[in-house]
Amino acid sequence: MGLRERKKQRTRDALIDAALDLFLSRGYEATTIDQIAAEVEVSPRTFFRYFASKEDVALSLTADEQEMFLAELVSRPPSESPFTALSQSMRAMLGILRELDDAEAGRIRKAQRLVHTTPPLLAGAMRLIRENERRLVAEMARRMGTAPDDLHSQFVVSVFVGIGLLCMNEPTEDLSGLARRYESLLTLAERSLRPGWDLPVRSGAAGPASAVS
Amino acid sequence: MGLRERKKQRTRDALIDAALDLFLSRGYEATTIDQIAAEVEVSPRTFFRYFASKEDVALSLTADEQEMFLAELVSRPPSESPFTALSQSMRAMLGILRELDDAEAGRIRKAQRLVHTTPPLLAGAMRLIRENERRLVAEMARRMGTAPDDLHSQFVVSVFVGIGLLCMNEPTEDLSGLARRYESLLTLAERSLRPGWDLPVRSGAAGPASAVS
DNA sequence: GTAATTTATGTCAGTCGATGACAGATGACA
DNA sequence: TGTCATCTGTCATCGACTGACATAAATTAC
Repeated sequence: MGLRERKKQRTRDALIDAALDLFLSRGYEATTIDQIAAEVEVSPRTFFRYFASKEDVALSLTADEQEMFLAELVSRPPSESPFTALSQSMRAMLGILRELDDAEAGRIRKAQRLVHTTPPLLAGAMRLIRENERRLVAEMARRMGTAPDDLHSQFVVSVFVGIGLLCMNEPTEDLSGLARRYESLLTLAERSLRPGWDLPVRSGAAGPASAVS
Repeated sequence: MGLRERKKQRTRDALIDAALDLFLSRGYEATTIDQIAAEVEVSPRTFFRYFASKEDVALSLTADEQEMFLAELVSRPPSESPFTALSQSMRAMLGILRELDDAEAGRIRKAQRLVHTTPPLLAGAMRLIRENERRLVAEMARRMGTAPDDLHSQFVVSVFVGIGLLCMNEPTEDLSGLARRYESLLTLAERSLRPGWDLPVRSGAAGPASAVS
């Protein structure tokens, strides 16, 4: 890796760290791009060459987590049912987060605390999740052997994403609390859904009775 | 109703109409507040006395629809199960939308076309829905006789909201297409969920087998 | 090692969304 | 009619964000 690339990485990390610290101490809205840039000793213009917006820098770590989740998902064995693959990917990602070095773990925790306590960032995080939903559906459709616009795969992802969003409702600072909340919701989902609900439909096997009326 | 109040209502409507037309013809980002204000012959400052932001005016009709949905929900008979009350409220709201006078219906359709074709507005609409989710949960918890932070009521709302968001995935311009998509998803949900899944839990009645692993 | 090329950064100017403060206009009401 | 509350326009300002251009630094070619 060349010098140029290393330098860029250092600047990027410094910008994220400075932004997180300033956001947490002075507040997200009260912090200006100029202050962040000054802290890292770059011009404000340079900030926007690394991040598309003020929100972007705050959510960069959240976006990283989502990429990790996606990576886990595509590597799940095909033997797992669609919903199981999703929930196992989440467990795997939480496991990875637990085993980070202290520096990185600290940054992740800072970012999580910031996002959870800042309404516009919470909304932004949910927007990120929604944007990734399209990719999740594509992967699920591939697994289930259906078209990406098939309602079934979309529904499976929707239920899972709904659970993920519910995890973010209560501001749970620490990772284990988050994992516990997640498991509670999975248990609830198990009790609510029919066995095999997420398996590709075998034609002619309609449910016995209406569940919602 | 006094003259003053009527004038305000007219200005507000004019701002919405001008904004929708400009957004649709020139594009959302390309349209400035100044252009909207000039069209209605008010000062740009006055625009912000009626709407908190540029996004706000574009989503005002969407917000109105959500209020209608909420109003329907609180008036559903307690005999309906939680999820049934939610889906019937949606049907009722779609019914109301179908019976509007042409002027109002045209505006609604304009707003829907605009939101569906403008990514940041689509994100904003989903943010609105998420913000209202809190109120939905409160109402569901009231129905189910549980605390508002009970996971069960949150899960029921989450499944329903997930379906609502899926309805917005494909840009369905006309109302009947939207209704059809909605019914398809409801049918899918019926097939996927256990009968009585949304009823308040009667203790000691755990599900027979795991549904997701 | 130097020259040529690519790429990152700083500076400058500018647009646009959004807000506070103040003054004037206009409807409400006694 | 006159007082009062409220709505509106004007002005000034901030901060996020962008395009254009020049400079400096790293990479590559010779």
